[in-house]
Amino acid sequence: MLDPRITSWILEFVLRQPAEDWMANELLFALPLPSPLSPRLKKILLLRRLSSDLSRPSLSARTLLSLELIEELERYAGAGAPSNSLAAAYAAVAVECTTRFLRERSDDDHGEDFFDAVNRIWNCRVADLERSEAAGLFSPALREARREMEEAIVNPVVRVGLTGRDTKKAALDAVRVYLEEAEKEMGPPYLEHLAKAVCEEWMSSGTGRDGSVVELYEMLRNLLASQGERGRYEGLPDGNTAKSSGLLGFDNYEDSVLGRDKDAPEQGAGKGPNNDDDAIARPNLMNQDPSDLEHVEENRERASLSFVDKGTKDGNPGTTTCVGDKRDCAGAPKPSLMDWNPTARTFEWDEDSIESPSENSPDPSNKLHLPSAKRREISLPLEDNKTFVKRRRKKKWSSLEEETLRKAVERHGVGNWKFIKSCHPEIFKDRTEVDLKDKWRNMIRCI
DNA sequence: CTAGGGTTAGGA
DNA sequence: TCCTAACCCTAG
Repeated sequence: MLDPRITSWILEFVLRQPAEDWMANELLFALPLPSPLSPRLKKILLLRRLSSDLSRPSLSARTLLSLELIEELERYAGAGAPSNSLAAAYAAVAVECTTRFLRERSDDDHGEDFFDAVNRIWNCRVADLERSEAAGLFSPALREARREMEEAIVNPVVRVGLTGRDTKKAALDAVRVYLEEAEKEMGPPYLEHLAKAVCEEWMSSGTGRDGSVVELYEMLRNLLASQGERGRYEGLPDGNTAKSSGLLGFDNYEDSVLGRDKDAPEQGAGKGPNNDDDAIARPNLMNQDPSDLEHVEENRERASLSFVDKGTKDGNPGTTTCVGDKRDCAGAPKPSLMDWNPTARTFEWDEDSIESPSENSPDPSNKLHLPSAKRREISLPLEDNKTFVKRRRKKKWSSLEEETLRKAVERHGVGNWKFIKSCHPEIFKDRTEVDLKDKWRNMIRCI
């Protein structure tokens, strides 16, 4: 078996060539993957995936995931806040992954896919991001984009504006800028430096060489033995530079392989998805399940960092976040004043604010701001110390609410009313989970 | 928090 | 007056 260091160098070299994906895959197929993958190799793989997304060009949840994982890799390597270009690329891709549903909508799609994408990406994914250790990616641009998406939910004028914007080009450009920056920061492949050193050694050693592979290999070994630290090669970033780039170098990788890693976060017993005892052979690295690259470390508690969306591994919409794991999309604190207390039975809605703008405002400009769910207390103490309870005014369910509920039940199942409401806080802002349950009961009665 | 029975508003 | 959707209550 090849020395894992050499395997890593070859992998890095292959992955960073401009060859097409299938060609890189063919080459990779012949090489056993070292285990565990070094952070540097992981990043190179992720950069390659980004590059692949750019060349197709196809930006999807997979692209978002790659960017998130890069941030995570760099963070665990102690690189500090993510670069501006990384954060900018993330924001631009998130916008594109949402607005493309506006461009691509079919005749029978009344925007449900877009609403679903807003929920999936902004209410779930970005909300998770903001609360997690990866909050460095939550840039002002991302915050502004989220505000715009939330407004687009209730304001068709904003949706039209988004549809007319070339968010795809903006996202592709942003990813391209980040890739160029990352490539530059990473420096040339290690193998190139090694080859250069061998050539120099060859040129300087004079006569007496037979040019055989054995001789070359011997020279390589001597070279490694005498100058093993890659920082000594001209042009290679030294250890500090490598650190600042957010990645451990191959030296660190070697330490890791040998169990000498002091800097890396605790890796438990070295077991994890990528930590099989034997090297892993994967037929298609470029399409490898991102979750295989997910864990920079396995044993550290990452309470709020739930990046990897098992449902998005194929990048397909509609099968993502909030599925299965039942995490609360709206998440922890929900200070939104738009949410009303379902148990507040001693309040009544202000007559002026009860109407849905989407149904009753013919002028779209009037829909710019949702009326606040104002309410006033009307509890009237009665003689027997009970409270006078005013019923809420009846409000007919809109087709959007019905359709959202129908799809949500399809996806999350009957009975998860609280969860469904939290996944669509805007659409169901005037409904309680009990309302959702009652509505579903009515809907299935009609069938 | 949910399920299921009860109540009520509003339209036919 | 009846019917139904929306809303309320409460046991588990």
